[in-house]
Amino acid sequence: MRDVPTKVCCGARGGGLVMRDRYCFEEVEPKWQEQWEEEGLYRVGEDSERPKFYQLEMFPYPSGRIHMGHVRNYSIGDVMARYRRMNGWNVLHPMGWDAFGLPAENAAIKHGADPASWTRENIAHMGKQLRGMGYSYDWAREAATNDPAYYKWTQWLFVQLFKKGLAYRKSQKVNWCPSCATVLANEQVVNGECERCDTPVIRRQLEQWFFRITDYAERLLRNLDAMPGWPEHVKTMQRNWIGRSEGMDLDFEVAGTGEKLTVFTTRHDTVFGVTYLVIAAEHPLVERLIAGQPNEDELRQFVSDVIAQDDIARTADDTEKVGMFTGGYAVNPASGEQVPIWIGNYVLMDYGTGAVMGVPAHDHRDLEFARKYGLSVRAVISPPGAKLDGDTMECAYVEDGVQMNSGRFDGMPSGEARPAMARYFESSGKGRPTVHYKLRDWLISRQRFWGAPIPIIYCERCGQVPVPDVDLPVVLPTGVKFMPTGQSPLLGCSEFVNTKCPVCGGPARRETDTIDTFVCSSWYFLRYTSPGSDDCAWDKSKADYWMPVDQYIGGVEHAIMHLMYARFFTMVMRDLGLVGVDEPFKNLLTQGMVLLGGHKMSKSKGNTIEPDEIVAKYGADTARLFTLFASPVERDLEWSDEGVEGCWRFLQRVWRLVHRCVEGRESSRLAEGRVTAATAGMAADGSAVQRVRRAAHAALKKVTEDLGVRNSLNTAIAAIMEYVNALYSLKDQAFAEDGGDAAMAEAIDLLVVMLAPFAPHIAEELWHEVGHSESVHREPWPKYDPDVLTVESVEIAVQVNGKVRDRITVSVDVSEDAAFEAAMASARVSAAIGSASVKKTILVPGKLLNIVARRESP
RNA sequence: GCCGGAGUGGCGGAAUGGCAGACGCAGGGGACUUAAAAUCCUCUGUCCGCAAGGGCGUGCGGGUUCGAGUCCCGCCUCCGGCACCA
Repeated sequence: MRDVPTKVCCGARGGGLVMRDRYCFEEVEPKWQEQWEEEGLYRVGEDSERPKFYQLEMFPYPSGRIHMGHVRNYSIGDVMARYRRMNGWNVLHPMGWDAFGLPAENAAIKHGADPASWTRENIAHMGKQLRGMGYSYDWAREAATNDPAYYKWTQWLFVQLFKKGLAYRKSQKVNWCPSCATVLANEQVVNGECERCDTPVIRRQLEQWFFRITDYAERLLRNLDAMPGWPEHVKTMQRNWIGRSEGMDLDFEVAGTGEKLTVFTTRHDTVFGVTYLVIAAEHPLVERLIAGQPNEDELRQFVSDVIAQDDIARTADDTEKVGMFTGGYAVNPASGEQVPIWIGNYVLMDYGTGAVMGVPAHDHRDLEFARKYGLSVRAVISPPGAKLDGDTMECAYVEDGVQMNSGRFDGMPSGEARPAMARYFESSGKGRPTVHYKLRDWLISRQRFWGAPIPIIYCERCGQVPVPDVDLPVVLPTGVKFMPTGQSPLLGCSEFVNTKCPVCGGPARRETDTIDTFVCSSWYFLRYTSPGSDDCAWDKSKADYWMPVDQYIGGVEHAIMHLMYARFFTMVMRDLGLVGVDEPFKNLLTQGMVLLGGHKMSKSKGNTIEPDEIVAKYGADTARLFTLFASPVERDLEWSDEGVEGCWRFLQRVWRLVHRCVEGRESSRLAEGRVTAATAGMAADGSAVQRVRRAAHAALKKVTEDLGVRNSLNTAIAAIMEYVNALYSLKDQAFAEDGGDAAMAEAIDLLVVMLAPFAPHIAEELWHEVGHSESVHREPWPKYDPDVLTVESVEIAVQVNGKVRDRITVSVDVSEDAAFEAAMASARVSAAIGSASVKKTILVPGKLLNIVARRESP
């Protein structure tokens, strides 16, 4: 049982206009939730008559219970969905479950249960919690990624990628988390640690499945330029992650062997300044270069040290650059000069060509390295009006300048030398312009149980064979032992592994790795458009109707991984002709975190507030209202129990206001009153009726702009609060005037309608109590009446030299001269001017008059 | 180091270059009450002043402007992301 706050709960039920002490959310909220569900208030279908709006929030992992971050995320989305709906859009607002993943498996291991039922129970519980929040989802479209009916299509999509050559297997050094006992994608490694469990990641050479996202690097990057609906910081993060770098591959010849050693550089204009090359310890030439060297053993030791050190130490801030001379030399393709080839720990094999040219005069790192090992330094670009001396320079010169020591390019500005030298290299075949990306292919295979099996069959005769469509889904077997051993648990399940080749019918083995859960979440927004469809992943015509998602909302922690994978997937789907858009999310909003005591709420820190407790004590509307009001949506929100109380008090205040206005006025209010409300604009100047109407339409204008244009929910709520305050102070006076009932009826209607997107339950209850029979959530969003807001006179500030000295009331269209005259009548203004003479005046209509006065110089 | 974002009362936060501090919280005072809670009204940036009134105030220093929290230049601090990427 919940702990119900004091006082008698509710008064009479059934629409009677009985004044109640208190808004009884315990009764009202479930009542309307059931009612809405029953009448299918939030069900949607395609409708060519109305503009569509696809409102989506990132679906949750069913970890067991919803947390405040969910409440905030989904409350923001719900306000937007409701606002759009009331404005006549056909709104798709679905919810589902990102249900594969490690926690289910780990929980199952810990409790000896099975991940499927653990997940099922969590979904059931969290679904109940979300329903209790009153979110306007079309639950008929609910999807869960662990449902065979869903992952059938995840597997099918994998097969499509495989057939296009976008899914492939290769052996590579990959990131391995020893604690999770599985490989990780590059994106899942944060500071050398597993992003999930913070265990230091180790590198293992393994054969794994990859998606060729690098093929889409350029498109993923370019499209960002045409995505004004995304926050700049997210686009920047993606650009950095993609890491496009334009430059040249230059071929050096290994002296005496005729072998090519290619380096990548963005500064080919400094090539005459190369005094050494450095290659990665893993570089294929290492073996040939060091074999037979007098210090071969020492070199081998160094190489294996670097390879071992590499990953963990490399990410440390202050790892020292170390290197060793291989004994080999390379020929500079520009000058023909021979330079030593070194091995260095700071050169990465998996970026560029795994080899770099050392130009210490013009690169900070190279200079540090050269000074450390006594390598020569040669300046080839001089700064304007200065001379560089390679032997003595202490700081690399990295700017543009004029070429020197550069053969026939001497004297050229480096900006001109670059294209000239590029042409030279290209024509001589010693170099070519290239683009390299930091982005790596996406590693999608996992050695864990709780995921969609990769639908591939290995046949000795036919090789890798995709599972035919008719055999999908490849269902996860039950009763598997899945202790994390570092190998897929499915490996031990012979009924699963052993199968027949779909091509030749011969004996074959199934792939036992499962698919990264990020794959499942890369297309769920498409599945929502065709819930439950059995013969396709989604119906193209429906997807084309709904896509793209018009407003996507989620945490910024998904700025790179999820948001880039989903973009990649959508592009691939488009190339396959399965969907008509290139980009899935038109507008993106990244909401801030929920903090308690300055730190992100988290179970491990123990600083959480349970949504259930708040809902039990104050109701869902209060919980929603607080998370929306306490902070602008994009910024972090500091939890405050007092702030929650404030929102609760506000809703009670609304409740009392509406009841007091309705009490005993059955005859004069409602329809009759509303008709005359339209003519109440005639109300006498300064009357309470006029002020009520102004307050109503001013609030409506503000809330409309804040919701429709600015996504500024906290200020919209503030405007409603202000409006309620105004009604409290005006109502008695207004009721005493002619037309007061009508004006107040209109005012209360507008209040309830404006409140509906934020606090849907109390709004619905009040809406019915003031005499409406349809749902307030079917009510069209009202339009404010500009005529009500027009005023004849206005109070403006009078400034003297920028300082406010007085306020005067003038007509709205007052001339500057007339305003000045009125201002001069003020003793305070004339005192402020004193003996100075007025140089000029500036009138900002409706705001202020500034009088510029200067004392004559003596 | 590089790239973002942010610095405003006791606190969360408002302010298309135009009256800084809306709204909420916390706090003071009052009404109602036998009393308390709840509610309603009211005050609340800071300094000087009995008051009227005035001075000072949006991280710091400059600048543009009749007018700057807002625009420009140079810093400081905090938060987030990337970080040997050649």
